Amino acid sequence: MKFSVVVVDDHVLLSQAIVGLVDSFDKFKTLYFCKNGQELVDKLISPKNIPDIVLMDINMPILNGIETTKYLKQHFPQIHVLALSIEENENTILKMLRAGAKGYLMKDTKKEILQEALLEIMEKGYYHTNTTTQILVGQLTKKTDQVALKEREIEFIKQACTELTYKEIADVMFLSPKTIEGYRDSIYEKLSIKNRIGLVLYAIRNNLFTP
Amino acid sequence: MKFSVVVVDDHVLLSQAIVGLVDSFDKFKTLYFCKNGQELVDKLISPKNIPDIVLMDINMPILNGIETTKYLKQHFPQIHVLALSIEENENTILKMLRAGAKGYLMKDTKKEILQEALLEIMEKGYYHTNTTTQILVGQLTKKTDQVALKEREIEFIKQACTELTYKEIADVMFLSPKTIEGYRDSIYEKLSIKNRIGLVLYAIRNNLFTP
DNA sequence: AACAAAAGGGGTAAACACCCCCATTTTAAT
DNA sequence: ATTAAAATGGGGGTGTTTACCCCTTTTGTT
Repeated sequence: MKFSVVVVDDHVLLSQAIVGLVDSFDKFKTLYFCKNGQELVDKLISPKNIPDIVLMDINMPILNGIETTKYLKQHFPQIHVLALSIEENENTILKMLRAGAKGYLMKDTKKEILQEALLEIMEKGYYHTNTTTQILVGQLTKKTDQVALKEREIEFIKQACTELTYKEIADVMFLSPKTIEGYRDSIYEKLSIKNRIGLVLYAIRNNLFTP
Repeated sequence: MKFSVVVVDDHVLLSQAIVGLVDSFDKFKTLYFCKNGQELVDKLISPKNIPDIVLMDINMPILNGIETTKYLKQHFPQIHVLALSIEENENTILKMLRAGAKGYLMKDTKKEILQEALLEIMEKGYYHTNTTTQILVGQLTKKTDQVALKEREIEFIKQACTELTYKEIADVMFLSPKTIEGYRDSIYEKLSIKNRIGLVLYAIRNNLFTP
């Protein structure tokens, strides 16, 4: 009996190609593939559609990889999620692992590694490359001042990634310009940045804003 | 006799998967794959490594898809380049086509389309989806004020995508602050932007700067 | 010599960054 | 239940940086 795999990725060509790869492995076969997390969630209603492993992209429209993984962890904890993403920063990888992914494969993975990862996940329940481990360790040694941005601040940051002035941002957020400046000042402090350019770069690097 | 294909992409897993797909097509077989343009250029020194078609990613380290395509157009005009990229903006697609690519496949391509594209390129010499055509047409109707940025201005824009002040940028570029402001003013005019945030966004969207 | 870029400059008002402080509301601890 | 402590929204003032004018000198090309 082969283990069943589902591929969830909005890059159809990549999905289909991965399906081909997986099917070439001895112990694995693909059930189907989805273009986003919502499609997967819909599919899972039928018990025959429940796989052993989900190969999950992170950046997807509608329902992204992180949210989808959280959902699976809650409703289908028996499904192993292996994150498989093209190019992500460390923060995103961490979010994915925190959401419950059992492993993370980066873009420069070889197909042999993919097979190895699938096997190890079925045997041991997890798979971590040296790189992933290094990132995790690096994150631990790094200051744990997990910058906690509030909802309102995040909304402000998004607005700050435009050509609007702070006064205009205050208008669209129905707040006093002074409050906006207050947000800005405390955010600058938290993120150790000096000006709005730094803020924009932070927002982009942390997926608060996509240019 | 099958047509030969080479895959050039820094995403090894994707490359290997594409190789699998291509080999499953009747009329095509892959010769090898490369992780960047430089690798390809090196390979092509040997005549037996010259393929009929190159499936080329755009964003790659060392030698990117656009530069590589330009090189091929000059030195190996008989090789057909089919751009195959994950997610790009219209501008990049255009640059790729201008560099000499015979077609462009987007991320949501199905494998049947890939085969169709390969066939059509060998038969007609080009392949263009409706989407690509639409972009081209849209670009034509759009104002042709192709913003011509000078070398020095581009260098300045890159520096402007940091937390440096203009004075500091002037220092690192060995220019007077006033000259820098002059650059800025003329760029703002050309790009119809109002402040440095707009400049940063432009730079990112046009790959002058990668956050 | 003629002309066009490129580089540099002065001045001004708006926007921004960075201080200080205060009132109310929420949350947490006693 | 009471109180302390955050969190939230707002304000005053100041110096710096930006944005946007209009203008001069230097440099390079033909």
